[in-house]
Amino acid sequence: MPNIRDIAKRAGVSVTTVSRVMNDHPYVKEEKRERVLSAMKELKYTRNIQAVHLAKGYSNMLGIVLPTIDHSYFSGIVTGIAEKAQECGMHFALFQTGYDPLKEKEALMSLKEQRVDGLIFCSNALSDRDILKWQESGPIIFCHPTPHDPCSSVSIAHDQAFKEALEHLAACGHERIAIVLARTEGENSQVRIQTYQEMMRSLGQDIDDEWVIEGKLTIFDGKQLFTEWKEMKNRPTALLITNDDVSAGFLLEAQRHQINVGESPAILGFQNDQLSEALGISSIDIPLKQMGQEAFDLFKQALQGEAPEKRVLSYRLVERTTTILKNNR
Amino acid sequence: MPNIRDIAKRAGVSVTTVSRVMNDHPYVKEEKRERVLSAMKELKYTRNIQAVHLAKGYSNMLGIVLPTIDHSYFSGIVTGIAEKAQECGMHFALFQTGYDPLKEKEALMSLKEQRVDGLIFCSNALSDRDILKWQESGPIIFCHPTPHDPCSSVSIAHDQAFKEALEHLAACGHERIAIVLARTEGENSQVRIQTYQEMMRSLGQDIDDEWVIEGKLTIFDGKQLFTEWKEMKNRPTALLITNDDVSAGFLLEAQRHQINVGESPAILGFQNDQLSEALGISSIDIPLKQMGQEAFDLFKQALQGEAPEKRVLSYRLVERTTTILKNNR
DNA sequence: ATGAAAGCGCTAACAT
DNA sequence: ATGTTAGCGCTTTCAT
Repeated sequence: MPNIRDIAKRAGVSVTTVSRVMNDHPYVKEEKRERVLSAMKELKYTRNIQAVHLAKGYSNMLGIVLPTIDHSYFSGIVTGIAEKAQECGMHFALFQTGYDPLKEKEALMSLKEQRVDGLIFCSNALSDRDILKWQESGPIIFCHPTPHDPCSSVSIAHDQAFKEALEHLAACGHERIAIVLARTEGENSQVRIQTYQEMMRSLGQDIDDEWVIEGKLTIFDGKQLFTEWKEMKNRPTALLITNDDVSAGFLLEAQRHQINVGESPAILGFQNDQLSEALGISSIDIPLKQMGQEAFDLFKQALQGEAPEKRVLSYRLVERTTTILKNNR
Repeated sequence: MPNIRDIAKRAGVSVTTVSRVMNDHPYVKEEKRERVLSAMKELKYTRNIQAVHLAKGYSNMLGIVLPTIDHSYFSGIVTGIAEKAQECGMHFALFQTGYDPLKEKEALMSLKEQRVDGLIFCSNALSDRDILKWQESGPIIFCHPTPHDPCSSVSIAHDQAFKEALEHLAACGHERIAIVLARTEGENSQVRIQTYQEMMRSLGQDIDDEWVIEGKLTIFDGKQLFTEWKEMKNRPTALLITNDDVSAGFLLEAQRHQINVGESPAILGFQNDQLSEALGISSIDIPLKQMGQEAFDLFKQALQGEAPEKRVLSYRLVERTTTILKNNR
């Protein structure tokens, strides 16, 4: 592989001039520029991007941290990030953690080593605060609400959405409501559980321990959830499920058992992807792609030294067939 | 950020010694090693990975080329690759092309620029041959059969699987069979169409132009496919669908129209993911994760200078409810 | 065992 | 406008 010196020699100019040509600097005489360009063509020259990065002090590479790419929630966010990144000619690497804090630490190490210029966390097992300690090495963006920390984040108003979801189920006449959480929530799940408890109190409904269900993420988990639901002694009449792959699994398994979902059990999901639409699942729509795009925006802003910013995106309740309003409003 | 020279100074040794400590070289006196290590700790030193890469001449980074990550087929492969990559401490970047040859070229450029050490193509719009011209810059692995080129690839025996799928539909008593292809196939789709034509000939069945359908990839496409199917004048009684998201969309839309899928129409999918299982779709199982793993294997092999290798993985037909055998075998 | 010094390939400040 | 040169931070050869 020829390097910049070979080109300079061949074109009869200095390396600086070659560098100038490559970086579109002004002050290069047309004639020399041409000589350089044809030398590059003749030798099939390509710059060594690593050398560029070392000299410039950045990597032009973004790290995306997520538990797994094999789930539509995360691939939805990544799609949004990727779109924007591509526009700026920025590349990105994926760090799959499987919710393992050690893997998250490795991603943070990659930031410190300058393998990446910044990180977007789509989900984290480590606490936000622990992660933010690494900010001095580069921008860090979260994809969940971060009310208590000075940092950039983008998300929907999870608590509010969660509350509205519960209210919807209540408006459908349900009092015995269960909630199903993924492991994604981390710090937020406490808030959710609290919101849930308050709502149930206001409905005058005691909560059965079985009604707070955690660790459900996939279609398979959803199928299993249905089975668990069927076997509960104190069966809830409605389930608020924070991920639609799980809702889908639940619904499909119910259908297989000839059980009609809508009146009871009712289910209300979160995410609203193609699948929920195809299955007619009532769901809180989360604009994942937009989240990704704005996360990237925030990242770029941070790179340019702007102050942290928190963006809250709007969500909306999409009523379909798995919840049925009472008293036709 | 302190650099290796700062550490050397602080520890009272040469940079070489520091480098030796970092790279676990022998021939470093225990005492000096300790001094170096504690100097690193005190200054919170981290190596600059870009400098390491420039000096060593590689990037420790793999590029994965795919149309979109937001589809279970591709995220399945990536999951397999990622698993193996993580084991070797190798990182990876995603190149999303949207089937755009120009984007593929950019990925190839990244290989030449040494941003990545190699590329795994999960799908390509450019011809295999065009892509392989870039091999001198680093290993390139394909995830589809490449019988005619000297290169590494891993895949199932697509043609054979396709043929077996058609035979299965024939064994179910179907003669009016349509095929539905994604855009993924590229060069392979010609072969498939040929296989299809032969099979239909042997069934003594003329092919309607409407029976070869291309460009279907998502659940939404599948729903649309159902609508198109319903409106055909010369309606096929079975559809061979090369992607299960499409099958799922078709099935769900059929159910919404109270149409029972199984006898007629029958559908047979490819991929067999959680969704096809949950919906009871008959499908040719493709071991995506394994494909990813082996693709990475081949990549590592190639890095080590081994000769190209083609691996063919086994598939299997999973019969569920959307195809029903005649004459109970 | 240890260190000096010459790379790796590029950028950019400075001089002209 | 163009060139000289000193970096960027690390590895590695060669000498001691």
